[in-house]
Amino acid sequence: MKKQVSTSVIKRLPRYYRYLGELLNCGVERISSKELSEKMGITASQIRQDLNCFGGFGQQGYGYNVEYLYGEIAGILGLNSRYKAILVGAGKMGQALVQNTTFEKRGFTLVGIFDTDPEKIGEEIKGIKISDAKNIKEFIEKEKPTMAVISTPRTVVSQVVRELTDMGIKAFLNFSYAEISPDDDVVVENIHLSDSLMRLCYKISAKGEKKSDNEE
Amino acid sequence: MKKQVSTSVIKRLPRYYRYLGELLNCGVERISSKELSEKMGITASQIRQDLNCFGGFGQQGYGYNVEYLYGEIAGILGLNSRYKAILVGAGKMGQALVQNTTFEKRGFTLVGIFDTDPEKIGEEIKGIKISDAKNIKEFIEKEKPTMAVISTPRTVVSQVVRELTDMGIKAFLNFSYAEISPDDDVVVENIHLSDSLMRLCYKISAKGEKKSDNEE
DNA sequence: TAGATTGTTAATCGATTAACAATC
DNA sequence: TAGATTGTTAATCGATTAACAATC
Repeated sequence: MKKQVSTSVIKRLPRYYRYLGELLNCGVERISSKELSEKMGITASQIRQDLNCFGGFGQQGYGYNVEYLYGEIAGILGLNSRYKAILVGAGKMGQALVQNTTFEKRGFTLVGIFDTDPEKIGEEIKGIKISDAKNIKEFIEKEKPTMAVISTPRTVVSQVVRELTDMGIKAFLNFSYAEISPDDDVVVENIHLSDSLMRLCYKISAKGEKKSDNEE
Repeated sequence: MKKQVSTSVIKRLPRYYRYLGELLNCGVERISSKELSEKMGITASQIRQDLNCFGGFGQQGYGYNVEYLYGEIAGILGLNSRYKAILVGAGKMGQALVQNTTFEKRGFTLVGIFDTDPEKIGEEIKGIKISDAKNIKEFIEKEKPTMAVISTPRTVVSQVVRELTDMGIKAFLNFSYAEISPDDDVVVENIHLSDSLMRLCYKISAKGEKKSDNEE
């Protein structure tokens, strides 16, 4: 069994993927870890270490073939998968998310949207009708989606997640303010908009302080 | 001058803030680092170390007063500030963002929204009219906003950021797929939805592999 | 006072960086 | 072949955890 890849490495993978996609778009054929490191603002050592967690994709004296490496990283990330996903909570945020994000390019297919609001039920988003949340169990049993995007009010998040876990959902993209405490065999990615705003606020405030420190 | 607080610590601050807010809501008056660590799934040591970057907020034998600590962290994060913010790019995502996120609670006030689409200009979001992006310079000179939420198509991001930086914007919340390479005195927080989806995809895929490894 | 729990120093662990032999 | 650059091992750095004296 391969040794576990650290989360630090995994966090960087999508970034590599984005940079390589950009290079590919620009028609760049090959790139050395040194060149890429300068573009990305990290060390060449780190790039080589990171990639070598998954295999040797480069060639001594040449560097890395951009198209090949791009494809390999897509494979590592599993982007060629078609994991079925549902959206739970069709508020403005949830709707915008499924409309804007290219689920298909990131390994997922949106197969269902659920809400409890009678006003919303029946509306169509991206060619998918918003269904009554009452029917979610039946739907999951039939379609067997892997992932659920959680975009409900925070007060119901923990209950919703518990129920969906019981119904067999294995992965959550958490868009709510609330924290998810997942079961052991369930994976979670959090997008806490509030946290990002707070961190940005901190950075601005801290910068201001530093400035006045210097002035003294 | 205080020593620089590490980014690892800063990343955790909003999470502490959320947990303390929750405790406050539940009427909990005091909490020890041990109790909190069990709730959050981290070590008590880490909590004490983190907090002591900013000062001693606890009391031996007692623990931490929830309300007091909550307030102190708000202060550290700068959440009582009223940094002026503008939204650049009023697509579905941008609109949802400013509608759902409580800017006010996170240290910001939304003062302007800009887009280039004539269809959108004049529409009102959260009581703020969408303005023509042509007028953005004039607006910034007058209102002097600190932060800009970037929610434009990725192709124009780098140019938009460069221009806004020249006009005096000091902080960016980047909601686009593109990477921002900020000037030295500019701060950035990225929310890359695609990256989150890719990481989730990786986690699902990797979990599957591990399972089959075990079965062999 | 005795018990509890902090603040803080020291020890450990893991991640990043540097160095270099292997090799294209 | 000579030059370039990888893959990989070793050294460094920083972050996390453990331990404990201080003290409420």
